[in-house]
Amino acid sequence: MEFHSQQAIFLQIANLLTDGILEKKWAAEERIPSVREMATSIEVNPNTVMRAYTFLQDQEIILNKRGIGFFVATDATVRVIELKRQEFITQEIPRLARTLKLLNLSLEDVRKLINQTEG
Amino acid sequence: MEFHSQQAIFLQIANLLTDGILEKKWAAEERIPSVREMATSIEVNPNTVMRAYTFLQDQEIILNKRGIGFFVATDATVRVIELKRQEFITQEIPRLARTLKLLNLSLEDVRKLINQTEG
Amino acid sequence: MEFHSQQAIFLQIANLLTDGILEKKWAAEERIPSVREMATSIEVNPNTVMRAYTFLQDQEIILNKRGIGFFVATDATVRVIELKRQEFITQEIPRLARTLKLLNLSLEDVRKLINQTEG
Amino acid sequence: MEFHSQQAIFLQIANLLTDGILEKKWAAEERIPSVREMATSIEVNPNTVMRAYTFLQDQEIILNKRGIGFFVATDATVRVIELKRQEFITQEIPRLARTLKLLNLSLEDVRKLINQTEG
DNA sequence: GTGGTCTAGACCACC
DNA sequence: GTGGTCTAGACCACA
Repeated sequence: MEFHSQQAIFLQIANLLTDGILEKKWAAEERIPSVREMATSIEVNPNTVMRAYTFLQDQEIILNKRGIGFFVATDATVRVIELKRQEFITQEIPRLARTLKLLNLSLEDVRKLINQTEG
Repeated sequence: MEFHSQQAIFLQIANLLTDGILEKKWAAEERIPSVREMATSIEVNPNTVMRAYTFLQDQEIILNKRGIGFFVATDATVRVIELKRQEFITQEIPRLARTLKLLNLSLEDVRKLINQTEG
Repeated sequence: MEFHSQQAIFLQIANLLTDGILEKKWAAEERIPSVREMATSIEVNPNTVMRAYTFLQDQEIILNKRGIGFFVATDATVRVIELKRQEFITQEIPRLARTLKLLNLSLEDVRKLINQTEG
Repeated sequence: MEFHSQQAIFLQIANLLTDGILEKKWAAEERIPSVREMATSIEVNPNTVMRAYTFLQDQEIILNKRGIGFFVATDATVRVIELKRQEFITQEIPRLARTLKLLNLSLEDVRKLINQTEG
């Protein structure tokens, strides 16, 4: 597993999980890989995985059953979407608006750039 | 002056300057505030301001005349635009594409969100 | 059955039993539910129930008749009260004293809070 | 510095700080000892201190200025009192009420026990 | 100097 | 087996 260095690894792991939840890779109330399993599978220290899990647990996206493991919260999808949406609106949108203005680009230009990137 | 903790302060200062250049707050070849002036006015360690200036100097957006001060480069505007454009294409666009997909949003939704933010 | 995660589940089960004994839910020398019965009824691993039973057996609050089951000890009530009293004096009282001092509350305030909770 | 083993050390450190704030040991907006200073003074690993600080930062009781240190939040006292008060009401009071009932003790008995402990 | 992150490895209570 | 905590030590970006 490859990580980029711009963002803390534990946050990248957290995103891995939230994205997986949105993509229904893990259903609600389903058990996710144990800290140790995840750590070996992505070749990272268990402490780092633990930090990602704790981070998500604080946001009630996953929860822990003592001695059994971590589970996707019942309303995890809703929470994740709400969280990402908030981040998008408060951080991405203002930055985007500002950049478009500064660079004098239209949303049509953005559409083209996105297509180029994906193509 | 308030800084958010998500990004290095020296980068926030650099943005302050590049935005000012695009907004013609400082014209080409004009002198910008000295490191010390800037440091006291925004209440930041002079080393941090120096780092921002050096960062912009490396990209030839500002240049230093020894013993006199820092000046906006002749073609600063062009360079800034190019810099921001590169950042936009390599970082903003991929992130935007991914978020739109995950949250199932269209560019039309983005247009509305931008208008809401500005309105 | 819901457990909070702040305390070990086996201790929560033990409290369930001691409270039941004080409330005369099970009389002295009466048989309490088997480990398996208890485990299925409260949806917990049998090992965990066993640990709670062993814990109480060590304090001679319940006792085991091989092949028959666990029984409330003859003087269980006395022992439970003594146990809880000890815990109360050594743990609850010091914590209470400290909190009252920090929050600048009187015992009269405590009386009101208790009444509110119950009312 | 002595810690008891019933509670995680990082939580005991956090309490050390919140108690210190209530006792005006550190005023609002004042800098608290750096992670390393605290670590050496109480003879604990810096990571453990870091965890306590992060824990308090999450609750906006202390805040961090990049490269400078941690500072007591402006409204830290209010937050701490509210936090402790909530804990007291939701956790201590119900437990106390239950224990008093089970042990058939009055608040007058509690008063005596507190005095004995302190005396 | 400051915090922030990560690794490696250990020990523990608990299920 | 599970998570939870702690230590030791390292490296990094930043002020």
